Amino acid sequence: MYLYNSATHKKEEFKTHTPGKVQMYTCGPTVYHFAHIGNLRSYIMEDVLEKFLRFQGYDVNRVMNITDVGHLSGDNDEGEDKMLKGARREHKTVMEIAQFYTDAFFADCQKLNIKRPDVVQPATGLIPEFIAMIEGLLDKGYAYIAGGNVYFDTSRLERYHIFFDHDEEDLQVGVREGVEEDRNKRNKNDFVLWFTKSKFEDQALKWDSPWGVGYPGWHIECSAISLKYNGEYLDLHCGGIDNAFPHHTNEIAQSESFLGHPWCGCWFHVHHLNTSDGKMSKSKGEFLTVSLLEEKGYDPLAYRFFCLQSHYRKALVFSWENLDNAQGAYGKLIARIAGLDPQDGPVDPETVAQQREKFIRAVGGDLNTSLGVTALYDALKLQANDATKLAVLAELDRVLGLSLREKAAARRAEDARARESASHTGGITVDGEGDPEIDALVIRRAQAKKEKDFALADSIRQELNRRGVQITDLPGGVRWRLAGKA
RNA sequence: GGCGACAUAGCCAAGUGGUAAGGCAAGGGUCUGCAAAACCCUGAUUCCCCGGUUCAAAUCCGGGUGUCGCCUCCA
Repeated sequence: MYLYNSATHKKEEFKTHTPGKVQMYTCGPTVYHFAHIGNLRSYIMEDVLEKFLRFQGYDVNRVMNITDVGHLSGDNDEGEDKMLKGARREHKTVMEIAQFYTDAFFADCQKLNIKRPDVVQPATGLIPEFIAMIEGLLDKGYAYIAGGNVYFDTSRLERYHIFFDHDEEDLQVGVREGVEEDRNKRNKNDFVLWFTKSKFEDQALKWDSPWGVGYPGWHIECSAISLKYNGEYLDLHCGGIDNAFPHHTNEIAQSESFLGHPWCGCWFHVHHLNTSDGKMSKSKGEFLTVSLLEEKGYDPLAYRFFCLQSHYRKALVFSWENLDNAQGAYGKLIARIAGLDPQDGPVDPETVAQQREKFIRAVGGDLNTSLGVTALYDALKLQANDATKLAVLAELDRVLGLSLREKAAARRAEDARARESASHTGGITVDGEGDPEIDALVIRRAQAKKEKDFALADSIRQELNRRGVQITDLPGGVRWRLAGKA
């Protein structure tokens, strides 16, 4: 497949160090709060990428870190530690917070059909490895000690900036208010590998090290975790675009200096989900979580569908209206699939293979998920029997992860249930949301209709509409839903 | 101030030199007492702007403009 590689600024044919095997690393969440759906966009796109690689026959080893140690503020930031802030806010210990939000993160992932990586490693579990790597960097002269902290010396590198070609002079230090320059640094870009002199008065987690009691810098965890589980050669490193600098840039500096050879072949950066007034964040505007989506009656997979229709390298604007569109389209798609008859066989394996190849070509162009979704509609229009269409859809859904088969089966079962109960209640089934008063009104209207008293029937419907109830006449029954719900 | 990405109908978008896919929304129609649902039909003489190359450009080149992002932790 072809992928845009942020390190070379070009679309390139994706190659692995060991043929057939992909070593993949993903920057995981910082577990001090719930993930918002913008965070989750990255994980959705990375999930599709992973599944697509497996679909093509690659053996993928995917590794993810969990940032659960409080070194999240910048090297020269006086801000409060995020983990500690979270703990204070909720009157819990830092480790309780980390565990709670790690679980919450994976629960969200599950709802979005995001597969759990093969290896998930919390940063606090690998302190000895971080220390060993820092020692290696000191031995090789890539690091120095100043003011109690260990720093990486970027002046030792031939090329430091990888993703953005900055000139050293043009970088602005302390652009934002309240950020002060760290006087211990020899060069503007140097960054901390190990802190013993915490900027935070009350750092909760500390470990002993050759340089004194302290805690690791933010960037070292990803380098060390990847080295341990992916080996010396990484094929694919994923993350949000805002991590390209300085985090990924610093990872490259550390890893390649430590290893003495090129490290990662391809960098995959997902762009942001924005709101109409800019970048989505936890502190600004509505805090959009998966749970909030569910509360408002949205299927989390409708959000996945929304993301898939766009491209990972394009800023996507979130609005409720856009999500409504996606949810509508997703529901229609499911309904069409539910209308297919699984007994209408046999499956034509040649058609399935053809569609599979077509799909690989389409999505293989820089993870073109939009074309991947189009392939679903093409499958529905195929000149083939229903069993074959269903087989094609199931195949494509292995990559897209939209639970097409399960959703369609549920839809079919629901329809069958409605038909079944209709035969027991004199022809009128009410498929509603459990409000007996509204059920009664719905039945009265249906009876009025039977008796051709349309005036009464319409007046009852107007009353129901006034209460926000939408009704749909089905063969043998009536379905009602509160407006705004699927 | 520097750097990066992006710019195609109301929205999400495909397209990598040969005369603008697909989806959602909208409008029209069929069908139902009327609705809804379902099904059918309709949409950019034009791809941010201005130049250039070419028989031919949304696609290539040059120059602008706009939006978002990064330079500080953030997916």
